[in-house]
Amino acid sequence: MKRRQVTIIDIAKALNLSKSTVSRALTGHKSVSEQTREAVLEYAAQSDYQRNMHAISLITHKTNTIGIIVPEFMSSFFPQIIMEVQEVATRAGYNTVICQSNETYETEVANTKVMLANQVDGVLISITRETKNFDHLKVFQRKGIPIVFFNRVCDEMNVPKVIVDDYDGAFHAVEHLILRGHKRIAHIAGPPSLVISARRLNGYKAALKKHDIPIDEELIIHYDLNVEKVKIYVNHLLSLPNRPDAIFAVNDPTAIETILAIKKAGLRIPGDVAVVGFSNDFVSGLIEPALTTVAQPVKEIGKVATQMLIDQMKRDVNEWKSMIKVLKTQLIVRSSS
Amino acid sequence: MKRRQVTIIDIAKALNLSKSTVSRALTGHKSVSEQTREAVLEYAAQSDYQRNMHAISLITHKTNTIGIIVPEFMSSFFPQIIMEVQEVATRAGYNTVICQSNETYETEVANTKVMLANQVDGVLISITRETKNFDHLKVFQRKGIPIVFFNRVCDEMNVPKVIVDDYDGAFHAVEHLILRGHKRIAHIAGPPSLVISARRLNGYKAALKKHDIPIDEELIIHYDLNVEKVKIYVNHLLSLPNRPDAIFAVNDPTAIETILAIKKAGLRIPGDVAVVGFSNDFVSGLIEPALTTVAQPVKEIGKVATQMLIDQMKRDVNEWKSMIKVLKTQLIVRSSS
DNA sequence: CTGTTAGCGCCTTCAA
DNA sequence: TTGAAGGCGCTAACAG
Repeated sequence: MKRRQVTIIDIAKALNLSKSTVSRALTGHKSVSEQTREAVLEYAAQSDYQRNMHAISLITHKTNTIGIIVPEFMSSFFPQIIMEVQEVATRAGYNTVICQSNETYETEVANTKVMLANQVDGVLISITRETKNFDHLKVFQRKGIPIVFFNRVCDEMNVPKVIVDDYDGAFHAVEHLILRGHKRIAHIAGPPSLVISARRLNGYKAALKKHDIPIDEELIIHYDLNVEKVKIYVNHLLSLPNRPDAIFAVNDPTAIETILAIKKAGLRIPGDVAVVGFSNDFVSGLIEPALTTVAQPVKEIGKVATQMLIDQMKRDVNEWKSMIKVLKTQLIVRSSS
Repeated sequence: MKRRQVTIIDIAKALNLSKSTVSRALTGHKSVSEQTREAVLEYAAQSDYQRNMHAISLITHKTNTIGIIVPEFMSSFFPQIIMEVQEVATRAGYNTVICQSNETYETEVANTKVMLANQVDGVLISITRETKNFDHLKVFQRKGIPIVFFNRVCDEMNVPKVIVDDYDGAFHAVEHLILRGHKRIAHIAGPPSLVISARRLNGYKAALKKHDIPIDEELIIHYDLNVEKVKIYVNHLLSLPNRPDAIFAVNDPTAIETILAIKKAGLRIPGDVAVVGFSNDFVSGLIEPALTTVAQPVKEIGKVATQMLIDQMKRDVNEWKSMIKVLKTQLIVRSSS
């Protein structure tokens, strides 16, 4: 257990220098002779010396670390964003710490504790579908740690946010179905409390309205995004006396389950029922029929959010901005519609 | 920038106690009066007090944190393992820090630096397909930080490892094809340097041998696991004068690309060519035709690896064990074969 | 260019 | 049961 690490003192002793000189050499200060610097660097390298970030953080009150909290890893959506975040963060000299909340409020709270304990300099978060109380996130603000939301945002907090135009994306998706001749378009929506879900629903309604198609509440189903239940709703929709000829799903996992259920019911896609999703998950292009969906600019989301966070971290607390960046989506038409 | 946090001293002042008493109350020491403890705890809670892990780590030389390094997030394989690791680690009182190496040796090295700088107490890793030099990982051993490999392991390091029986999995997959009547079975393999790839190849060969089917080197293709190239190999195989009637792919992403290429070539699966993959990715059940594949016990892998690491962390350096745990795979027969 | 000094926030002896 | 003092590894003023 006596895991003793090599310290600056060790190097100082070995090279017969003072600790401060060694420290300066290590941190790339100019005021060190070329010779000394090289000696120090070489000794450090060959002795596995590693600066102790804890000691440094203790002094500087900074960790050069960005915390990322996402609800899940299973769809390709968040992983792709994370990769972009890491890309940008690394280039800016920040490390990243990833936590996943598993779509659970409780875990999300625990995640924030980890971030707090690790003293991250900033947080990037997309909340769970359960999160309705935001006290655990407001702590960051109080402590002067900037937080930036992306996709699943918190409306009551006045901080930077990156979202896509869900309304617009849904609108175009549904209009696409209408232009394809579909008249009875159902919508499997997420929980009303989730902002993105509400916005997609509005886009859906707006498209119908624009084309003078009456909104039939019977065709709108809210659910908690637990995909296992999707087949029940689809079967219900298909058994309706006047069954829908198209289904717009709130996201791709839902759309995929929808497709499976329709196929199992022996109906053709898009012949009998067309399907459109939202997000352009990795899987969507692989299933049969390939899913028409609204693509989100994942890279852009990751990049913009990270940049916003970095900007915020550089600012003084009382100069924090709180702008909302809305990115455009893109309809990808494949064979399911 | 004056992000000043609440410290023990603040609490001590507010409650008119000594720092050591507050510290003891916070750490749950017994030698504190019930009254004092409660007062401290309450004040701490309502003042957003958060123990500074950096200060503690500086003293204890421990962080209660497990580092996880995985090559990628895009398939569902590693995310699933990570979720299980977090589950087990959390229950044992450890935090987790996740890094993804992006299948790049360079990034993997950078990741280890992050882990070292954060002084994780232990590391769980699955190496990239590029990693051939292991110096960056041996550092952990030298520093007394236990490391446990899973799936993509390093043969030259004498540490705990969790793998699945790739040989056996491949053997059964190929035998399954043989029993289905296939005679010319091709294998799209990974790089020979990757151990799992080599073992799957051996399993493939063994199955053929057992059933007296000659091994045709022409039907074995090694590649670097960059899936974009798969279609080229598949087209090549299909254009062979005596084309294969089945293809065993080294992993699911490869198998999926294989299916796409075969379908594009206008051939039927499994009628003209059967396909079998390895890993049972989330996508595999959704594509058309659903992929027959060798399932890995993801949860088990995560659980066992984490448990091994925790055991190791509790042991003294000179009592470290180095056993290899081999888990069984399971063939999942679907419609692609 | 180099050395000295004083902490960062906390835990841990030791003494009371 | 409580308090005081020392130090974890490092950086940031100060001095030379």
